This record gives sequence, C-alpha cells and structure tokens, in this order.
Amino acid sequence: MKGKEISSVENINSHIEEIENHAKIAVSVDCVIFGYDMEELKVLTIECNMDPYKGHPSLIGDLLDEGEDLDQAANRILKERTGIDNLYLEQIKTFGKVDRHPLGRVITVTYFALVKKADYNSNGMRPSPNSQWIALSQIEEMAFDHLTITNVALDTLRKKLLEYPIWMKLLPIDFSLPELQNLFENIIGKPLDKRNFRKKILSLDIIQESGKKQKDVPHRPANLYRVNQKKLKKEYSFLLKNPFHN
Amino acid sequence: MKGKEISSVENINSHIEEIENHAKIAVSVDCVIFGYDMEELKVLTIECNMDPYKGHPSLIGDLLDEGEDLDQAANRILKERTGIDNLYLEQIKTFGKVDRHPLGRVITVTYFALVKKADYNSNGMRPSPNSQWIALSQIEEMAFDHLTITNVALDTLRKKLLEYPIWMKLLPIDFSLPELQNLFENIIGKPLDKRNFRKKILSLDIIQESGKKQKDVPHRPANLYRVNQKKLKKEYSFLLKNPFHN
DNA sequence: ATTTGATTGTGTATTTTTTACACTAAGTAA
DNA sequence: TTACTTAGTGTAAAAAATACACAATCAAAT
Repeated sequence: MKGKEISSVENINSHIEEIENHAKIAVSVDCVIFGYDMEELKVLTIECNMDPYKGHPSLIGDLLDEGEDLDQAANRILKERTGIDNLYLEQIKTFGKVDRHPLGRVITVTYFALVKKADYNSNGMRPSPNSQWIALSQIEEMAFDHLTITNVALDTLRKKLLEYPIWMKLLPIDFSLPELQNLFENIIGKPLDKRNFRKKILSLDIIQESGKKQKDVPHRPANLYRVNQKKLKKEYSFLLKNPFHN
Repeated sequence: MKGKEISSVENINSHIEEIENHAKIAVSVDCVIFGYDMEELKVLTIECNMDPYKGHPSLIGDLLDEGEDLDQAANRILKERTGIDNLYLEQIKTFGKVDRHPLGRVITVTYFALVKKADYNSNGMRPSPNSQWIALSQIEEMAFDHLTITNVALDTLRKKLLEYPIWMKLLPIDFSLPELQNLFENIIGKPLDKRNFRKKILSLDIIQESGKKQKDVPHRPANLYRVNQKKLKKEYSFLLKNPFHN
C-alpha cells in the first residue's frame, strides 16, 4: 500500500518533469476578422513589418500569454484591435508547420470573427494606423501562411452559414432582404435567384418585418427586417436535414 | 538607406526577442482513434495513470517535439500506438483552457483518425497492454477534458460523413450494404430506413458490386460492394448542394 | 428432404424541396 | 410627367425525401 503511494508520487514527479523538460513552443492566436459594409465582405489586416513579408497584409494576432485561455486571447486581441467586446468568434484550425514563421517556431491557433459595420464605426475605436479592411476579392498575397488561413476561414464561414444564421452578426439590427442576399452572394461567391432566396429565408421563420423602410435611397425603398430572437432559441439546422430516415 | 537597414535588423531582433522571451507553452497532440469492428463504433483509449484521473480511459496522445509539424506528430503517435501508417487523419480543434491539465499548462491540438479492423488486426501491432477499444455507447467518463474532445470528434465525424465518403476508411475493401448501413447508424446514432438508405448510397454512384458474396453467415449472404476509386476522384458533395440558385 | 430462422433485397406512391423564370410596384431624379 | 432604378411577387416543373411490406436466399435443425 505504502509502496504504491510512493510510486504514485514518483509517478507524478516524472509526469511533471516530462512536461517541464519537454519542448515548449510559442503559441499565437490569429484572427480572421470579417466585416461587411453592406457592399463587400472584407477582412481586417495590418501591414506586416517583418522580413521577408514586409509590406504584405497580415492577420490580426498576438502571442498567447502564460495564464490565458485561447478564447480569452482571441477576445483580448479583438478588443485591442477593434475596440469591440464580445464579437462573434469561432475557432477554425491550428497551423503548426515548423517553418511557417521566419523568426522561430510559432504555432498559431486561428479564429474567425464577425463584425458589423455599425459596431466597427460606432465606438471611436481606432485600429492601428497601418491596419485596413481589404475586400476579399482584392486579397492577393498575405504575410506568412495567412492567405491559407484566410481561405480556410472563408470556407468555414460558408459551411457555418448553412448551419446557423451567423450572417446576422454581420448585419445591422434592421436589414433588407436585398442586403442579406448581397451578403450571402459575397460569402458564397455566386449570384443567387432573388425569389428563391427570399422564399428560403422567409421559410426559416426567424426574421420578421420591422415595419420600417430604407431611407435615402434613390429608388424604391426596401422593407426592413430583423431577427426574431425568440424563434432563434431552438437549435435549428438550415439545410442539414437528416439525409436518410428511420 | 543604411539607417533603414539597421533599423530593419533591430526590427528583426526585437521580433525574435518577442518570440523568444514570450511565454512558451507545452503543446500536445491527442487523437480520437475511431475503429469499427463491423458491430460498433469504438474509440481506442489508454488507461490514465495520473491523478486525479487515475484509472480513467484517456485518449492517445503525446507532447509535440520541437522540430515536428502537427500532422507529423499525429502520424507518429498513431504509428506508435497502432503500428499503422497513413491512417485517415483530420484535425478537429485545439483545447487550451489554462487548467485543463492538472500538472501544468498543456495546450492540446486534437485529431480524429479512422481505423478499419483489418488494418488494426493485421500487422502484429501490439497496442500497449493497458489500452483498449471502448464502444462509444459505453464511454461514460474520461481523463482530463477527453470526453469533451471525443464528443467534438464524433460531431465532426458526423458532419464530414455527409460531405465525403470517409466511411470507407472504416470498412474493408469489400463490404455489404447492411454493414455500411450499420456503420452509418452507429455514427449518426439513429436507425435508418433500409430501402431509402440503399437508394441514396447507390445514387451516389461511387460503389460497385464486387461480384462476391458474404461467407459463413447463418442466413442469406449479402452482396459485397467496393468503392470505385475512379468515380471518387472528382470532388463531390454528398448533400450540401447549393441551397439557392443563381 | 423439409421446415424454421435469420437476414437480404426490392418498388411505388406521396410529400416536400428545389429550381426556373418575368413582370408590376414604389420610390427618386431629371 | 417621364425616366430610372431597385423592390417585390407566384406558379409550374423537376428532383429529392419519405413511408411502407413482402418475397428471396442461405444455414441450421429436424
């Protein structure tokens, strides 16, 4: 019995040693921050000041602190860079190629975040002077493996779009159906049929007319809708119905 | 011009320092190894010998080595534990809560792997004596946050099942439709209608009759099919058709 | 040889979802 | 008042999903 306990203590020590003596690695968190200005889908970037990528746009990120959860770090970075708390945030994937960073080994855990223009503009947030929103269609090269990361983020966003109405995180409270359709087209990358799109969205039964209309547009103003939070409660699947049946 | 170069060097040094001096963290890779013995979906576990989880089943994993890519590490671990190379492997998610490991901070990058029984049994592989396959339905508690990880893995597997025929990685070359249906039912967790299931699978047009039949079964033997690798080439989407239309 | 038991394999009708497609309505600007 | 621009609407056809029951084939037992 006592022998067992002693060996147990030895055991713990050996485990601690194993962790302590083992390779420790710098871990960063990088965020693909998507924003939608009612025209195009954009990504917030910062100019890289590190060779050999100097001048290229790079994602927003930082090294992970010792006592910091991953999600915490992502939230901290978003707060620092956009001034906004509680953005919609979702982990994408972790990139860990040994040579992915020119200055040493850094594993990066990536997230995507969704920002609506209103939030972004409202609270006097000043992103660092060399940061800028780049339209997805305009992104050609990025620092490090950030272009890959951005593509994976977009892919994740696309899939998620069909599972949960995260698109509301990119829109103001009141939005029109043409605006929503434009957002979808931006994310999916294809034009959609107006009537079929409306039919589908309305059949989801999660948005309702706000009673308001668009203002200051030089044409027929669209009706404005908003998400019905009550209907949103229940988990629902957009298209991923059970493919078979019991 | 020269000034610029110097400041650039300083810049690099400051960046290197930033990485070098920053918190470095132990990173592990944990694998949810799914296996299918033609009866149930199982997960390969090892008995945890670390308090306070001693005796609980734990996932197969190891700390990441200095010069090792994440995928490499996952493959190494699988090779070590199952003796098999080139298992189907996919990254799931990274778990990084500060207190997730009792002996210090360890961030874990998780993967799921798919093993067919034939591979597992064939090449004299000896999993460590205290490892065992546990049926998914029998898993009640696990060490660390491994139960959460297993659940996320299962969820990922379910979704992937509808996007790509990874189920073939869990089956022998020749398999019957009832066997495939049973596998689906195990993964999805619901019974499926036999006729509708067959109709759907056959409509995918990726499997073909092998001409063989089941042997040594005490009832009518089923026809055996195999995946037609040629038809598999092209990317295809199982169910995720474009929900709208241009 | 016949029967029993277990499981495989098959088809159709109904409902739901997706797709294709074009004109009128409501505003602003000239 | 007219021209311009974008919003908003419905229906028919095709495709996919669903519900559902019985005959066929083998092994094992009698």
